[in-house]
Amino acid sequence: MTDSTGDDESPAVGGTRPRGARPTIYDIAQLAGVNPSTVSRALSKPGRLNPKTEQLIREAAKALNYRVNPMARALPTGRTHTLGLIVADITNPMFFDVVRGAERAAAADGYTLVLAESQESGALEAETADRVAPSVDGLILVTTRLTDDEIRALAEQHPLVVINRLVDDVPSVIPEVAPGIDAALDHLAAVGHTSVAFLAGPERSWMSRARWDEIMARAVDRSLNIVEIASSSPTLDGGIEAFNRVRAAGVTAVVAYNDLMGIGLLRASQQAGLSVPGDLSIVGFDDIFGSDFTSPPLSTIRTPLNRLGELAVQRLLAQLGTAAAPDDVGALATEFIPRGSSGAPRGAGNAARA
Amino acid sequence: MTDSTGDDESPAVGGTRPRGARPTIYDIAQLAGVNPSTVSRALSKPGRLNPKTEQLIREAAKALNYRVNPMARALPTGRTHTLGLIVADITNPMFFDVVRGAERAAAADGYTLVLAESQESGALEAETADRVAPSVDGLILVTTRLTDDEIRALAEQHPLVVINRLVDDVPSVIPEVAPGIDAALDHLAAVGHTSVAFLAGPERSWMSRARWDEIMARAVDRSLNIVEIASSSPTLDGGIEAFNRVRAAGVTAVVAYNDLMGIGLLRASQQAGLSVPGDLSIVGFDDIFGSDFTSPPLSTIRTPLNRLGELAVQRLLAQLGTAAAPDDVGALATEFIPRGSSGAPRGAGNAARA
DNA sequence: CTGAAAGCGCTTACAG
DNA sequence: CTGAAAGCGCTTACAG
Repeated sequence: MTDSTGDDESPAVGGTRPRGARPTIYDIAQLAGVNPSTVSRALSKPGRLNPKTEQLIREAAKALNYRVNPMARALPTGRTHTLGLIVADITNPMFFDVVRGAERAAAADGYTLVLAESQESGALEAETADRVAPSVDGLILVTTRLTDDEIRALAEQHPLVVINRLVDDVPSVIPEVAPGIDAALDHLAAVGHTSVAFLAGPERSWMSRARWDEIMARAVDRSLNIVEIASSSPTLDGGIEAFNRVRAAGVTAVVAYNDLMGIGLLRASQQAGLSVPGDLSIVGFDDIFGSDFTSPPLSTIRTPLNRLGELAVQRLLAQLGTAAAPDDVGALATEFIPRGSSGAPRGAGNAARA
Repeated sequence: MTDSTGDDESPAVGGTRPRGARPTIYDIAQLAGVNPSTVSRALSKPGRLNPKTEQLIREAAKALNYRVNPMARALPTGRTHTLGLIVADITNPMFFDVVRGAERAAAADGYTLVLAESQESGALEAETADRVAPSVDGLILVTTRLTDDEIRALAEQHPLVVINRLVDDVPSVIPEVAPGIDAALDHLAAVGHTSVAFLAGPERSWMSRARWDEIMARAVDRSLNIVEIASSSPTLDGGIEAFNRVRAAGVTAVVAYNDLMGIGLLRASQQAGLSVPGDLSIVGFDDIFGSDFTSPPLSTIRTPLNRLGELAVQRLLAQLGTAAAPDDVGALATEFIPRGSSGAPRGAGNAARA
């Protein structure tokens, strides 16, 4: 709230430097009366110098308001302290929570995130990765459209971690789907459902398959009838369009591949005059932002998306030798979040609610 | 889908280079039989050389699978082809749409986005900006907590654009609030409301003030009673907590500072047994992801968040002399999106719906 | 513990 | 149009 014409407050501390030029280690060296290489040592590896010299240099650096030039540092070291996050479709809400976790984990170790979108094309994604790779220390693939082989090829060239997909010989971070699915099926069985559908994601999606495999196995354990229903796309519209097939299947409960599809199905069901959960129970997957905005709010199997991003960064940093390997025992478990969209089917003997 | 042990497919094209080392312009120079400086010219400013030489060099570069080293290029030029996006709170859903627009606009000009969060603290934000600035060509402040003076000081040091806030002498990108507000008030007046509240955002928020000023002026034009109601925070909870104050005001319609607050208010209203829009019409602001997930879906005044991000990047690029100044006539108009949460008040003579 | 020198991979005046 | 040289701001063996 001071006067807005405070131009005379500009940092003229250095004195010797031409206006506008940022101070370098040479300026510090001159001011501190040491060799530039000594300045470099003091600043880049503290504790290796005579404490007095180091102190002197720190003070000179502070007086000049010095900041290291990251590009200049990167050139001889090859390290940019930057991580590339590559996402197929920046529109995917799942991606937002991953970014949050990743950004914070990166910042915690002095790293910064570079964001790139590949616009849903595998070819473009490879190109994007090639473009970004030279300026970052490592890559994280969030919702990749690449084939396993392409991913492996990329991983041979650069430090890399994949999120939400398992690829042989490539470090990856995936959630444990079992706990959340277990709890969700327990809940559905407990309130009286006997016949459940899985509304699948894209045919070639690794994660959709992983979820289906687990759901099928666990449903069988509980003597629930289970059926997989194909969808047109893993979006709101995909959920809406699947409504007829879901009805035709005659199930009383659906687990959707993701929340967006769950919400679409919820909307279509209500539009058709069905009561949710009375006529149809709906459970989503992931617990994305907004999944509890619906009425009734969407029950969902939460994926620890933040943690996924966080862990991916930590694994990458460990690969780079920058940080210790993270220790993540059981930290990636999914969790069932019961909300209003799932409950007892109409006319079930047991009207209990989880 | 080939054999996963395809190790002999590794790019051994160069031949002379040590394994793992990336080719440089010196390798190209040698292969093409020219001086490295000529290679540099051919690659960095096409069209300035003898077409034959240039062609020769391009082929050599391609044969070696050469990619320029961005850090090495940045050192002499001072240009990183990178833009820093600084956001106070990465959790703010408004930010996501802005990022989308920004990322695409940046990519269109060969720029890449660096993401940094300042964790909602003004002090940390200044520090974050200082940390990021040296490695980017310019800065975009998305949801800044800095004071006008701090922003001006930053803008003197670095190319910078602020989004959603007007600061003297600093380039900024803000939406036109009038069109959307006009249409929303037209709608409310048309269906029979006579008394409306604005549920305000943070006291010191520039944008909340801008919206309120406009709403007040336009309400008066229409002889609508208008009142501003303070809130605790611009979030879902802030909307929920404001419910009692809204009821006490005796209004039949509310325009919320943002969608999150609108959704919170909607939830609290329904919880209290009110019918929306019968007992209370609610209009949000921004049209964030998920604002149409509610039942009824939230009417809202859409802010062109994508365009905001896109334009901010274009303005910044223009400032850097990289791109022509964008031409954005009327492109940032807000727009009223009527959905289910607003309509005729119970017992109003006119039950029309916009 | 610290200095002097070479080098990271580019770009860009300066000559010719 | 192209070569030869210097320089961008650091880091890091190599000596001492």
